[in-house]
Amino acid sequence: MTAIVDCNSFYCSCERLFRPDLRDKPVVVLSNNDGCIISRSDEARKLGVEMAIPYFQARHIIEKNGIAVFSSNYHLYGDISYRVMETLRLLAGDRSKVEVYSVDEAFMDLDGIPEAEIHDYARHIRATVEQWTGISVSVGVAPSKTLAKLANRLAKEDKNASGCVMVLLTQEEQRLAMQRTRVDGLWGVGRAYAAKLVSQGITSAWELSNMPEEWAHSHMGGVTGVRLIRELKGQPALSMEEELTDKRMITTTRMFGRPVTTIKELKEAVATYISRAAEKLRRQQSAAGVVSVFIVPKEQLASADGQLKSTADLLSFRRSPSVSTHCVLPHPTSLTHELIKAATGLIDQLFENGRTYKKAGVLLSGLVPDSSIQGNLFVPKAENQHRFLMHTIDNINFSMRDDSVKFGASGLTKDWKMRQELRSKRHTTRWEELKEVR
DNA sequence: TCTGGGGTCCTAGGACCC
DNA sequence: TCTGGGGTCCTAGGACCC
Repeated sequence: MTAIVDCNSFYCSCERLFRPDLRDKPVVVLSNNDGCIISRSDEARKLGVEMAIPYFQARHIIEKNGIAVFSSNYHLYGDISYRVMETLRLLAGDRSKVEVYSVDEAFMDLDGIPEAEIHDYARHIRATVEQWTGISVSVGVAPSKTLAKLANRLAKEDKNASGCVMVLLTQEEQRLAMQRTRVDGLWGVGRAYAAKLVSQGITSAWELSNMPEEWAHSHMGGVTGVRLIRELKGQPALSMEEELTDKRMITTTRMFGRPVTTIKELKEAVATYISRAAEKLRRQQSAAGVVSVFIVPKEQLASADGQLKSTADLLSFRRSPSVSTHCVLPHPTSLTHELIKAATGLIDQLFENGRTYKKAGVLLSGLVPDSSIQGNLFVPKAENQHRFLMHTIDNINFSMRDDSVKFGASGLTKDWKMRQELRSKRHTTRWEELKEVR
């Protein structure tokens, strides 16, 4: 059997840890740039705050009800996440039995635990995590990952009845659970597939589980669809991923805090993002062979000929057209200044004078282990000095304050930086922001 | 006025090879 | 009339996840 342990309203729960006055009060957390609502407490949900909608659209409900609002504080969430995951590893007794799936959830391999004890074990996990970290979690258990996710979802839907734990041991329990779940609530079924399924008369997870594999192969993304059907039948088709593997691409993208019109600012932004991406690159000891950048022009309500855009165009803002290009480096590198040079060169190609931009991003790909170029006899000595410099900068930025040391190309004022007006303190990772108790 | 960010996997199709 | 077959590698794009 497999369990999924998922933190309840994770970001809100983290904020509440240091604000006990907000227990049982409505809370929401905003995305970067204070753009969207990305976490909400049960109390906020009951007041009608929807998930993933723009802040300004929910603002009237938030202000009317005095809902507490926070900008996202990833230093804090990352640290609390680590504590939750370490607790799970201790409970499992074997680190390889825990697969960290995202910042707020992990799969656990329960093989070896007698079925009669699984309910108690799941409740024990929940109680221990809450006691040790202060974070409330839900636990779903089933024969496959997809069914475990489904169980977890049902446990969350009615926390009073379930006690935040649901176990689907028998086929009968699994059938009932699938009959209660609509296809759009399944793990692996997004908007596009859900619409397709419903148009063919398949509305519940149970109905989907009874479709032939060949049908899934031709209509739901090939092997992906076949695996989904098998998982619903309780045949594990997705294995536990034990080791943390290196990323295959690294991206950094941000909305600007205000529209940007000059190439100078655009280059500063891209240099800043590349610096961040290069840090991530060096952390996993990789070097990048390809640098891509993209910039997103602010869409105009009227096109150049003065004609108003159609409603469909306006609604598709999420996929606002971006302009992108890439270049292959002469040799893979993890050195920030080389990456900055490549990326700002690409901006020269993309920038159009007179246009306004709202977002930019960089992507490092063609990643190879940095060791493959380390100690290369044919690279000049200066290269090794650069490597040492990077290492030193990373150490300073890690132990001191972010961006204590940075490249001049990143700019000094950064007027374009995102807004984060409501961020809480980094209570657990910065000495100067430690919580004081008198 | 104001709509996040960072990933993954899979497939189709083109280039190229013998 | 009739224009191979099989393999690899790469990229773009679509779908999904939290």
